[in-house]
Amino acid sequence: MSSSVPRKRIRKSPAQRRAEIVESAASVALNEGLEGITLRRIGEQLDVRPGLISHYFPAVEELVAEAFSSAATGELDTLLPIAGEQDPDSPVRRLSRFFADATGDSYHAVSKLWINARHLSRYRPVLRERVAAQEAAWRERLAGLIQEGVARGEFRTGDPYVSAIRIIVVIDGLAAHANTGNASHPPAVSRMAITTAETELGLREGELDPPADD
Amino acid sequence: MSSSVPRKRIRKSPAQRRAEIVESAASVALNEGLEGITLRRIGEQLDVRPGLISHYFPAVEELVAEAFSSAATGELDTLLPIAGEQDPDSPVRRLSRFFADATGDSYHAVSKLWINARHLSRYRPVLRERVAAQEAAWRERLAGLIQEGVARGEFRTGDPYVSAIRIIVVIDGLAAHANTGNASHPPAVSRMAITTAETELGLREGELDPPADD
DNA sequence: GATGCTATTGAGTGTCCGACCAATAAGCAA
DNA sequence: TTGCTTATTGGTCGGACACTCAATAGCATC
Repeated sequence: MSSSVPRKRIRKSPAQRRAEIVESAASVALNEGLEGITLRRIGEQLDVRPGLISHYFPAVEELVAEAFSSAATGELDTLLPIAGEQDPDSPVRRLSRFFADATGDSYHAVSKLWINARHLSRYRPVLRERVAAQEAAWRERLAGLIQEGVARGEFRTGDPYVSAIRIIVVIDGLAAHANTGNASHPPAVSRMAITTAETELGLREGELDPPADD
Repeated sequence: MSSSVPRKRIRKSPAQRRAEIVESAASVALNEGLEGITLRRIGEQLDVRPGLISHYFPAVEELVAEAFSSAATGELDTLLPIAGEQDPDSPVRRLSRFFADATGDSYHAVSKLWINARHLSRYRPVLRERVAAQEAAWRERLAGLIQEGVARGEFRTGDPYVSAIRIIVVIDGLAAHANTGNASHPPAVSRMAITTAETELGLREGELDPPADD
């Protein structure tokens, strides 16, 4: 007779509840994978009945897509923030910071998420569109940074857009092993993204390396 | 009362039946994805009860791993066959053929399979090991080809192994979009694998392009 | 303090999955 | 032909899943 008492209900505004649900789903997506997003799982995490999740997302696929978008957008804004008007950092510095962050631990989770989403896209059209949109967003953001660098005379490239895609291809290729893990590539390989960027943008070797603290 | 008649049983040798099962699973993996490998699905395809699949593979995960290995090995032997003693083709030609084939349609299915397997590896240790083994096999095979090319004076590279990995990284990066599909990259991007190989191996530009039939 | 809207619950439906196991029959060997 | 080994069946079990919907109860408004 433990819990024959009816649960206490907490009633929230649709907007707030919906945001909660997406946030919860995004965290599950990052930590356990997109297929971990189930009505039960999210309901449990928010201490709410599964039916409520269905109420906000009549089809789970929508929630999955939304969760991915949320997580991916968050990471993009962290790694490649839009340059503020008074952003003191030069494109070179921002790009260098990007590569430094892109080896961190939270980035590893995001790599897994991308692999996850790209695979699941095979069966889920709604997710597929969101993935395509995110890919475009990353390309645009990086291309924009490159363009700015070109304008300031820091970078030299024939086509900023092509350079952006080339760099992203290498990043994706390196990230492919995020789940198999044992990679431990030689530096000549793990530095490949930076090397590609330096070559692509006409920079000196090592110019994009993280600042050594000596 | 359609099928109250007991099924006719066809009794095969364990080795033969097992091979059948793996082959069937590999085909399902290529066409529908690794999660399409279920006891019921394979049983149906072989016109056999699901329990029989369980008999040969007490844990489905083993079958999934085996199916992936089988499909991946098959593709590797097709794309990068081991050089026969009297194989007339030079390393340059074999590599060129590889890149030509690696844009075909069946290759697309294999790309999807790799994405599939790399993601599923996240949850399935047995599969993860097989994926790692296959990755190693591809690296070795390509490195071997490069080494032979170096020995014959066709290629120039500091480290054949590193060159092999670098090329594979680009291939993986390009293949990442196999499911999102809409890619339609500019040639400067879609040719990136070939360009990388040419740069990496000290070849002239275009030397690895497929022979034009003019 | 009463009323009404609606966010939330509870309970149920149907599907698909892997795993398990005793009973059965195919086909080889004697 | 008879027997025996064992490949194969048929049925069952428990669990997880998405989705549906009438009933319920927060809570803002009056």
